[in-house]
Amino acid sequence: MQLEELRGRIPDEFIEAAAAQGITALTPPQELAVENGLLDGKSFVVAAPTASGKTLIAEMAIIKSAIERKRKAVYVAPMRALVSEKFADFRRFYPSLRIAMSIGDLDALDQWLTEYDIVLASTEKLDSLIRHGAGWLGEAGCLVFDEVHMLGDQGRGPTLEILMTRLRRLCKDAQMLALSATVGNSGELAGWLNAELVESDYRPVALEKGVEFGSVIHYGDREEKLSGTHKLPELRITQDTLEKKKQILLFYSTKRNAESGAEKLGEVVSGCLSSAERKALESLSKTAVSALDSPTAQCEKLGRAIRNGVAFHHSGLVNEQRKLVEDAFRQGLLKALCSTTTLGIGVNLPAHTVVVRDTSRYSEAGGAERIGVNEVTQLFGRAGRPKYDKSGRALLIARSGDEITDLYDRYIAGELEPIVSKLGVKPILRTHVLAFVATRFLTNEDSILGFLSETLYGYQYSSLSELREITREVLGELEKWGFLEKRGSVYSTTRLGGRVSELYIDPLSARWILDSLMKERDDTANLFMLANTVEMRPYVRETEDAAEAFMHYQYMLSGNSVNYDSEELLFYDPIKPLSTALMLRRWINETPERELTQAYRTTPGAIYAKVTNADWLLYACTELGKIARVNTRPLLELRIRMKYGIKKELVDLVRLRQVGRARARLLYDNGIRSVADLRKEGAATRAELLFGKEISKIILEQVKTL
DNA sequence: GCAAGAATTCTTTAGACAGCATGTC
DNA sequence: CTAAAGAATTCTTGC
Repeated sequence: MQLEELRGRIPDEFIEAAAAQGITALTPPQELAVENGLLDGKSFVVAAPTASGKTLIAEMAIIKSAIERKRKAVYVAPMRALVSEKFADFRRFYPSLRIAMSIGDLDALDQWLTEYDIVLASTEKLDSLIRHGAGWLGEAGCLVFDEVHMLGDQGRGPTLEILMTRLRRLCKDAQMLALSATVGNSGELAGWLNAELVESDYRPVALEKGVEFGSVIHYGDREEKLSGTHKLPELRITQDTLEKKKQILLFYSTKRNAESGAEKLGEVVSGCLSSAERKALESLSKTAVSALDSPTAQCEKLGRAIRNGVAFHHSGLVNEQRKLVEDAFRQGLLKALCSTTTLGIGVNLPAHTVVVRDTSRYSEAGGAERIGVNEVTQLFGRAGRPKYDKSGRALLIARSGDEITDLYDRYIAGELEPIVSKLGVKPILRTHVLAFVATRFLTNEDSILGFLSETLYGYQYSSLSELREITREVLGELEKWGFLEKRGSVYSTTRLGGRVSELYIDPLSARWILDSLMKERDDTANLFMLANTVEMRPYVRETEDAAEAFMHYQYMLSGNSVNYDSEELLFYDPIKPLSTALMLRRWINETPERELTQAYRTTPGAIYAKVTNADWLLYACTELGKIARVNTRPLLELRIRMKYGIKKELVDLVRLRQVGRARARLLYDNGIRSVADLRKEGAATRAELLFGKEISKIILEQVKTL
């Protein structure tokens, strides 16, 4: 179907925007959706590969709703990066529409979201908006849920499931689109949502899937001999790909493997670089290394790899490095990229050849586990760059002759797994049950169960008796903890319970924090209070000093409402969160990242993630502290120190704009120890010596008003 | 006596969402 | 409280 054929059935703005993106015709799944009533407001489950044009299906529905029916459209995705990407696209192609993005740290618009035509949000943020009573949601005429195969995710699936179920109730006549990767039971998902199903394997670039063994790729119907002769299979495949003048993306099961892979690949790749590329990579390498004030071993490793035209990509990189690597790969400057699953989810970064090198991964529950067919299929989907490649190549590596057919049968010829609801987990229900009551959406056991029966869980499991059991337990627990009150059979939240729900923290964490606030606390105890929450998991590696420090801080664990010996916390080991607390303590004492990564055998990315989480939790602590009427001043100060990574003595100076960790330290060490000191005679000239004229001006101007 | 390679033991294990009020070097 | 695989260390072999 040609794009022009849609004219008259959809606002012209869409046709023009699509044309501007170079689209002239619809892809098969798009056509299927249109033929089955997408433009008539029907709901859909679209199960198709990443690059099949799912987004455009959503775009049609969103634009139709926002422009033609003048009803708000909402787009929800599980990754912030995905939401930002869509936000930028919509902004660019529909300048006349009022478009808002609402995700965790980048948003100032909550109260005015009602004014917008299109709202893009992350799953948790939209859930949080509901908890804050976002009335505008009821007006939505179109709801899009991207990447709904997340429903099967142990950790974050249930939140999506509850959000979808709740919005279905709230927006009864809204059109609903659920976009998913190809999965084993898309029909069942459609059944649950009472939606039409569009299922397709369509890809704009053909994909060849095979298994490599001994320099031969087995494609099922044919074989390909690799010219590369290197001992390691991934190096042979890389050589072969480079000879074709193409890029390669390799997926590893661990960060360490990805890093050492990048190191090994460097030997092969560096020989194929032009001198211009070498030069560009050299400067990129420098930027990557200097992302932190004190380059860590990891930073240097990344720098070495980049110089060779290779990089690794995982959660241990800081954002700046991640973006740098992604951009350089997209530009074609980096020839090979060794990644963990970071690149498998979220942002699409395709390459001609994709290798899933490891097919097993450690799981806490039972040692090594084989990774799922769905996951491998999704990683495979990254093969083939539209516009650059005629076809893509996706490979597994066999370690023995027997493994060839084993891998082929399982991952290439085998069936995809079904998405199964993971809602029946107590901690998940605890937060959501509290939210139900807090928003007065559901206030008794029966109505809660009625709601739960409408979830995917209810659709997939015939009996709700297990959920009933858990719900009862959870209600009792929340009441015991002082978050809920019961009158007859009707529950209501206490002031505390309401705030906990809004703060979006786990009630278990909230209870622990409240208990801790009642105790005598020094800085370390405060940090332990933060670190000993589910939100701070996974904890950093335990250290010896933590075992020692535990003697002083174990009092924090005693006499609490939460029993830390209970079965739910079976493998609970307080030394781990205490180690995390000690790491944070060193952070707020200006310990350089390099030292922290060594001492805790962790990564810069992980440190920043912990610091950001701690900052967020500190806010929650101060809010809970206000209600519990404890002195929150030490917490407020701690928050400033956490945010900047500074000692107490610099707290006054960072009040100034343009003054952070480094400049505050510079001022302090040069005798300017407070904002007051800046007012003194001669301070201006001294500041100018430390910084440039411009910065000094900005800083000194503030001194008058502070 | 020494180095290359084999065998054995030791070590470690993916990712990323949430509040709130404005601006790091 | 599991298992796989890389890294580190020790042992064996061959000259």
